[in-house]
Amino acid sequence: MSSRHRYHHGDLRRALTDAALALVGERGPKGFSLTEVARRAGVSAAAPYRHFTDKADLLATVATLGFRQLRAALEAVPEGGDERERLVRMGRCYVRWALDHPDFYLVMFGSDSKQPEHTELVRAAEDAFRVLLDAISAAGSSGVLHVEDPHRWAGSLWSVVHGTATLAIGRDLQHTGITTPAEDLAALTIGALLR
Amino acid sequence: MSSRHRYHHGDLRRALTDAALALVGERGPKGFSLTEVARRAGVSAAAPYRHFTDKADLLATVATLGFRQLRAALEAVPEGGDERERLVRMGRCYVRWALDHPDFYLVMFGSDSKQPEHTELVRAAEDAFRVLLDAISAAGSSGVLHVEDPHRWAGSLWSVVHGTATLAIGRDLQHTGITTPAEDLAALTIGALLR
DNA sequence: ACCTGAACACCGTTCAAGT
DNA sequence: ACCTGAACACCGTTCAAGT
Repeated sequence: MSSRHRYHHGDLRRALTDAALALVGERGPKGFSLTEVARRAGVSAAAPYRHFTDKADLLATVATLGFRQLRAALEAVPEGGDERERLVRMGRCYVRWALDHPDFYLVMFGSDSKQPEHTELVRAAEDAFRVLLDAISAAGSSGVLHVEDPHRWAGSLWSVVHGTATLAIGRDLQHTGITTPAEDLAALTIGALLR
Repeated sequence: MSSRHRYHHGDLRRALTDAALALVGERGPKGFSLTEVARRAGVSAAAPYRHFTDKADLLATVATLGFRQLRAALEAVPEGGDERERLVRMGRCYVRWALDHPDFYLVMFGSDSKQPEHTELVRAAEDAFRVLLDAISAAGSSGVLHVEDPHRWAGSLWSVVHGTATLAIGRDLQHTGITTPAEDLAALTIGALLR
């Protein structure tokens, strides 16, 4: 309570990322301030610079955690049934995750994050992407889908779910009179795409 | 050159939006500062508040102009041939426009703009959306495409082009090894979708 | 090695005061 | 009616100085 306790954090880096995660959830990528993160961790505004090169670096770390969470969610999509149906379920899962963590999602794809080609971030994003890629390859080799270029298919599906998610988060779908829930819209689009 | 000329703008509002347009093009939605816009227009930092309620209000004005430009580009897509082919061409046009004006595009869909439910912005966005909607309806009534809910189809196509465009702008496609140019990817996706 | 305190340059926004 | 100047609260970042 009093400031006579000098903060001797065992792991300030961890405390800062935790605070950053919470702050992003509360105020979004907008209104996110490094100073506020430091304040919440109980340290001076200069302290974070001992652990992160930059505000962008801290945001990139947050984004990395986001991609890992998203990957875990996608991996948890049950197998079984038609491989095409699984792709539809994965699309639903992707959009649902994005809408459940809108600010998180915006940080992950915000231009703030990937300035310094943050290695871990790129890897985490690739890992999440690979889940989608594998599901497509599975559909291809099971013969239920004609796949010559998995990457191209993955690009198509990713565009669909990312586009649907971001338009939904920005309320653009509603503004233009699209009443279909985002998750259903993505599922319908993917279904048509794989037909 | 000297500051003894007191600026007696006939249309400061216009000068500010012009400066804002240029600044967005130079520095992107990031690094965009109201103070800098005022500086470029040759007025004090407080002057813009006589013409815009907010920084967000000025950005919303910029976004509005963007949607009008995009709409014009989409309307210029030639008719003729299969109506499905026209939808593919419109998709190409959309993605090309976005990649030609990436910062502009990010402002249009950035969360900064649509805080105050800016009326003109919403209308401009709707107008652009309607071009897509009309093209879909045309394909429906010509019988080349089975359309029961044009809005749902429009939502699908919009998700595809918006998703492709934003992933391309953020370099996410390249980072994940998708070598197909964004414009081609969108065209292929839409083609598969309408088949 | 890690953190503080003070400093710097920069914002967005408000408001009295000028013309 | 429109703009300036000064002010306020807030940033991100740097750096000498403390422990």
